[in-house]
Amino acid sequence: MLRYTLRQVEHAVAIWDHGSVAAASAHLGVAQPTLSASLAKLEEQVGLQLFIRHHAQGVSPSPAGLAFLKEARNLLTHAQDLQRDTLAAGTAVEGQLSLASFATIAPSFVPQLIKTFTSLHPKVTIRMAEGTQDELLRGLRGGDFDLALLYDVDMPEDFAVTPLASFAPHVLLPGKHKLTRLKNVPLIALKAEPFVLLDIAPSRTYFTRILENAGLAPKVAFSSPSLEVVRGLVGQGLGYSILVTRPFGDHSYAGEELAVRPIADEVERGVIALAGLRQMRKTRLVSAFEAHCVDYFRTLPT
Amino acid sequence: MLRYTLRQVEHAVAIWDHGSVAAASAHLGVAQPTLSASLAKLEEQVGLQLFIRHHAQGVSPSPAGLAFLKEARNLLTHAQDLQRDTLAAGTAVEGQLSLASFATIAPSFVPQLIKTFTSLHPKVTIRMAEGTQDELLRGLRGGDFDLALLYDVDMPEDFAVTPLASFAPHVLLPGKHKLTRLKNVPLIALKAEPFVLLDIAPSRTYFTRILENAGLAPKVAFSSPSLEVVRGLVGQGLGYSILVTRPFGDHSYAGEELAVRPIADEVERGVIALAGLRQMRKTRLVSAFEAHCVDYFRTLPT
DNA sequence: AGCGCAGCATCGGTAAATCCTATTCAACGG
DNA sequence: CCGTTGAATAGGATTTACCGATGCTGCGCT
Repeated sequence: MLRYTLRQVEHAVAIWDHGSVAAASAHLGVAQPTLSASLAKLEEQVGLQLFIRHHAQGVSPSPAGLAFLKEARNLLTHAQDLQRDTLAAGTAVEGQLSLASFATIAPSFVPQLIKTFTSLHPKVTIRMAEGTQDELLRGLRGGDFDLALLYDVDMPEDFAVTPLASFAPHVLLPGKHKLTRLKNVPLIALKAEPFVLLDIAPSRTYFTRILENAGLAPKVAFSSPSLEVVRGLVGQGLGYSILVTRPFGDHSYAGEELAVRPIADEVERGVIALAGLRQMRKTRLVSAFEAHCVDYFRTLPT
Repeated sequence: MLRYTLRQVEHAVAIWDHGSVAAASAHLGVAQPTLSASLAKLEEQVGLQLFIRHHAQGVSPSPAGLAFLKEARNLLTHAQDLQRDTLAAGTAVEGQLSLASFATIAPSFVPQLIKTFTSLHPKVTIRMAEGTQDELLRGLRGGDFDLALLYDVDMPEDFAVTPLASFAPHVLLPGKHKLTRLKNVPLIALKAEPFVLLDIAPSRTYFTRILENAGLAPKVAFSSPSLEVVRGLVGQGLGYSILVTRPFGDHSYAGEELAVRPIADEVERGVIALAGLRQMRKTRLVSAFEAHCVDYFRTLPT
């Protein structure tokens, strides 16, 4: 339990600096009796007489008071530094931003976002994390992240979601598959084909919903939580897949040729969004990054 | 102007440590609504949301809040250290004591006082200063010294004076002086002799007063503010002197023989005292040193 | 020597902050 | 669906912070 206040320390140090209660009073813009009382209270609280009173000639620190005042000034500086840093954190675009991203989204956009944002705001550092939708939401709620880049699917009410862009899903086929001769693939054409499912929440339900809406009961031959593994499985001719994320180059990690075809049907698009906790008051930094993301995605082809 | 209080910081850090307002409330011994309000106020003042509220599940720091809290804990520790040190300074016998001494008294007593006191209280350091009576009083008033060891002569009302011991003045004669055959020297016997005056306030007036009270109009042949110079002058046969301070050994610095004789008359004794500013509230250290001085001088022959 | 001035302390009053108890509200777990 | 947990709100009492006005005391000036 602390027995003195920062205000008292502020007053005492000002009195020290100005050599008198009256001078400090004028400088601080508080009444002289206020300072007098504040000092008397502080002396009582710490059990030390800090100043010697000279009638009509100001005050001077006692030996013990001098020791206190030196340390008190350090404390005051410390407190002022903290205030300055904190006000800056609230109002300036600087400091650290904790950004999380859904694993399959991250490689396509996050490096560019970080690059463009930090070159606009050099005093910002961005800490990255990746995870499943679940982990992202948990992390946002737990205060581990400021923002998360994810698919706007099944978002609970307590998140503030800013849609950034929507992308049409595509069909991924082995390079030599017979359907590759089509420019657009109607989903019904895949009815008999084995399906390779990207098995991460919420993608799993999103992809199966697309197929079911088209009247298919997809035969899930294989599934994996890894985008690259799915592409590898398709590359091996083990089935087709439906994906949103489309890396550069139509080859799997192992080099098998892949074919990407638009879906002929009208289907629900994948909406990439930036999410934050609704109850969180945003710092300037967070708002600025949010605005930057909106800008950035507006420049991209959907 | 600081916009937050140490109390608020104390509360916020406790909430962080305990993971919930309720737990911190129990631990701090303050009501839960008090903490809740205190935290809300702090967040408003610094313009940052520090914690994310989880209904019925406590709170957790936000990313920005975490940065604040880490620094805030440092500040809190700093403030607690200052409080601990200051309370110790007021109540424990430790820290620094600023002691001044009248120049002619210092060599005879101060080293012993410091030695015995610091061996009793090893955590004490003593800073020494010497000066004329005038400088001592000015230093006490200005807060440069805690205490001063001096002669209790002409002490203004605003000093608290603790008499320690009184010493009879003695006559100092050249070793071969004819009066050395007397065991006690009546002052009247010095009537025609040249007088060497130790010329420091207040010693000067004290010595001349002694002679005048005995009906002598002393012929001041030489004077010096230095005790050792006075003894040297007497050693050279240039006159006699009246002194209180009696160094060990009856020789001047230069080696001339000196003779010390008690005064036969009843004369005003020199009173050594410890003085402090009356308005100063004493620390434990100062009181302890004062008591030690009283003890120490009680053991000495007067 | 007296008087004005400078500067700290005290007083009375008001606005604000602090802290309490009691209550409400929202989410989670069984 | 209900009980439990834990934060927020409401209302009220006490304490604190601050102000203006005034008192007090030593210093310097005339």
